[in-house]
Amino acid sequence: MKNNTPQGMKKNGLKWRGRLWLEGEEGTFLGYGRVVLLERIREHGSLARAAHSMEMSYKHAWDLLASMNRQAGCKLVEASRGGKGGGGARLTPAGERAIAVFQEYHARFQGVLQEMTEKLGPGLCAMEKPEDGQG
Amino acid sequence: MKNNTPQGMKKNGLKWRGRLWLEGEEGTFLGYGRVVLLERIREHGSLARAAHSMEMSYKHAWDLLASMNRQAGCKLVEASRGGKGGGGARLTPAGERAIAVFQEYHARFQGVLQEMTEKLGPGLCAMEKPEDGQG
DNA sequence: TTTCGTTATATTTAGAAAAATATAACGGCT
DNA sequence: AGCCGTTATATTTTTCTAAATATAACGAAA
Repeated sequence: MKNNTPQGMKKNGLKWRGRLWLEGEEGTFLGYGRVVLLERIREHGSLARAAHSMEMSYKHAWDLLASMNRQAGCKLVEASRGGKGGGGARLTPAGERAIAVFQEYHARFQGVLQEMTEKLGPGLCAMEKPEDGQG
Repeated sequence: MKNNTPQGMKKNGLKWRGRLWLEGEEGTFLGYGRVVLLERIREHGSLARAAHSMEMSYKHAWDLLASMNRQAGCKLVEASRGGKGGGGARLTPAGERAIAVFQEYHARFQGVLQEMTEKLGPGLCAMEKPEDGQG
């Protein structure tokens, strides 16, 4: 009859969740989805294939990438067109660092959420209406 | 020539931001906007006036409130219709607790984001291209 | 019984966001 | 020169979400 919680979810079924992003001049600079996109570019060597692999339209992916490159001050991805295979895209060292930095902070962030959930008290409805019988 | 940051914003113009919510059975249970809605209900004593005060449609406010009441397992707000003044809405003790709990965790959450921003290293573009002069 | 401002709910409209589509440019190959 | 798959960009279409609108129910009080 311990009172500690198994993992990540209180018995009342409530759980702290959150989203994390790195904010730049024009709003979001790095968020979870953008970092996944960078990873897929590294994996596939092509923006088109990266976008397709995560069921994202090429345009959306391109827009995200342009936003990242603008705000980073340097290119996170270098793209080339034409030539053998039609072209491609690959991460720069800055792009690799972007992934690493985000993942590091994201992990810490998730840890905090986990701790917060473990500290969550009993439901809000507890000790409601002591029923002292006035009427 | 110190290297610490003034407050909340690195010299590179980047800043960690995030959102926090308490997740229940049907998705979001308590988030920032929902808690503001609860506060406005406490302030105005009416769901209609609370919604109007934050430029939210009555329907949206009512939907949010219904979602909260369902997931809490008990009512966070008690509403009455008809009668003097047409009716009204007021927080239950559980509703008061909901506000307090969220604000407590939200404050801690913001603190973590602040710390994370202060720990943010230099921009991703640093030490790029040592320029060893090949051409 | 009518009035009043509210809660409660459904339906319609509008706007924004996402997706789909189209087209041009690129450059090593064949 | 023409082919190819890609990047780059604009335009159109669709979809989803939020807002606006409409209407019924409520119940104390006039």
